Amino acid sequence: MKNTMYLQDMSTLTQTGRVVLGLVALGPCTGYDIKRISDNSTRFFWGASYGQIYPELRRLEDAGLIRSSDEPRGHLRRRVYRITRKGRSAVRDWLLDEETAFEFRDEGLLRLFFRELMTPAERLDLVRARRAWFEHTAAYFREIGQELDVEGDDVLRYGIELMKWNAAWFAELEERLTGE
Amino acid sequence: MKNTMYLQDMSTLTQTGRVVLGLVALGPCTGYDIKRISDNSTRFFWGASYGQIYPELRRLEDAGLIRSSDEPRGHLRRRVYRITRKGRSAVRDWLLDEETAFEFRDEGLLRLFFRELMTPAERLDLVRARRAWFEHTAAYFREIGQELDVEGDDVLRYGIELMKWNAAWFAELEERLTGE
DNA sequence: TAGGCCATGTAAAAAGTTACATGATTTT
DNA sequence: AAAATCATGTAACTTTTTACATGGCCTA
Repeated sequence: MKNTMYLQDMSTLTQTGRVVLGLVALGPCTGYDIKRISDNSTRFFWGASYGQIYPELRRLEDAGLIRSSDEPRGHLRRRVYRITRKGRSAVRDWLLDEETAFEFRDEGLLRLFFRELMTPAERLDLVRARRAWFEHTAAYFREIGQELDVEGDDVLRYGIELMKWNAAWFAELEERLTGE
Repeated sequence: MKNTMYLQDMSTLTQTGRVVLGLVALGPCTGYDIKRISDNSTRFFWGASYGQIYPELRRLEDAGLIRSSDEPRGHLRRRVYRITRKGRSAVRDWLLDEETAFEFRDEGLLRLFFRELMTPAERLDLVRARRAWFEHTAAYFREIGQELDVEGDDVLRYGIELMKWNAAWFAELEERLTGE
């Protein structure tokens, strides 16, 4: 009863459906490609696992948003997906939609919220650890950019700068904690 | 077979378990209190719904980390939870743990990632909309701080400043897009 | 010939949301 | 008297992860 909803309203994409359809819209690809590409790009703000990707590809094909063809490499079976006209229209509908999900979960921040359960020394350790982690992650993102040769990319730049901002914020908190 | 793991290893808390146990550690409270408190504090970086809270409270009590007592108000049944010695120790183990989850999902960023599927004008609209949203959210967080009278709180300040940083980042991108 | 990557998929579990049912108390 | 809030809970569902099974291709 609920399962048919997806087919009835083609423009309603699930969250995973958006990433998958978007990636197929960027160019023909296999389920494996989607995993690989998302793992070193959208993963940081929108991940996808095999358990979602393959079933989602079938759903999108059933809904007529993508089309698949068998394109084996030797005896290695391989199913390449391409976006359809309907699919392209659905991606655009989504891209121009107003509603925008934003959620984040930061266990470090949660720990900071519970800071009264820690001693001042422990609190300082936490703040230092978070700072170090954000610095490390900023460096890691920079490396990814160099490896993939997408250093000028706005989205990657966002990631790097966000990590740097966080590192600076925790550095400032560290100073306030040690200064008092 | 897997269900007993929770009981065997008491220091292993689920993600929801951490929020719930932490909130009980801050002071005795009911399931309803936990929902209310988390809804206007941790919600932004770690939410919890009734469907998680009540079962989690039972699990935590079974594991001996919290203890409950019936404290009705008139004829309104009411179950107040308090942290135990074991629970306090488990919270501290978690607070001092190295591993820290950090994940965020930003659909606006995902759309930006797929920017080549949009026209320049649409791209600009997206960037402007994101900027406005972050500005709006920063203002909303400030209001919360005023209402709850926790304006100096580091965690809230983090939220406000993060939203402001995002607004500024998108404002800068907007300038680059209009300038070229 | 071993290890790593390409490739497809599923089963089971875990995590989380939504919507409802129920009823008391407090505030307007 | 109505509306809001306090309070507990569950059932059904959706979403997501994890772990596994299977097997071909490529290269050192």
